[in-house]
Amino acid sequence: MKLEEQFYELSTVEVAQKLIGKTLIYNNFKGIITETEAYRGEDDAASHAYKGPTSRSSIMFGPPAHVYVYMIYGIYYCLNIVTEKEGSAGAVLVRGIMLPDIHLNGPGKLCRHLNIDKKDHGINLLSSTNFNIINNELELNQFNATPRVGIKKATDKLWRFVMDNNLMVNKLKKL
DNA sequence: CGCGCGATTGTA
DNA sequence: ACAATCGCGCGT
Repeated sequence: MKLEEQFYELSTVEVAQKLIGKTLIYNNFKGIITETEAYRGEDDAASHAYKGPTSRSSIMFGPPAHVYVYMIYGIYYCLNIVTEKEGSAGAVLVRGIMLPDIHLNGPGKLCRHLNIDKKDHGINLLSSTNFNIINNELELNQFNATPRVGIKKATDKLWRFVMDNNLMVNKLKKL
């Protein structure tokens, strides 16, 4: 069943951890989230929200369960899910999902393959019919925590979460 | 209003 | 190691 608002209201790090193993549905695509990163607010130097709300980051201060899509390096899009209650900044970067036929590792590749771009920015997962995240019956929250990728600040934080390799194999069999 | 750079990726 | 490529954010 679809994840509810209370799930996305949790702390950003907790949401990032708990999204591992959840099922993401986007139009005709259905895959299991295998990798995420947590980005917080003014206390997280690596976050877009670090310097407060701007035209780009204001959505991170808005209500949870909304889609935040931004362009990176002029070429790729990255998919994020806004977390925490309105006024408290946070978002989870979805870095990897496993589809029945391919494992997409990397936020740019993921968006390119699913055709996620600016048109999806601002979508509310709670009310959308073609963009959802749901609990599956294979619930297994096991992951490794590592530093976040591609950042130069706050590299001490272990806020990247990757599904355990063995679990990936098992889930792939059941897809 | 101009300019430097980035939560990336594929190629050399 | 580096190019591709553009919108954002900050300084002027």
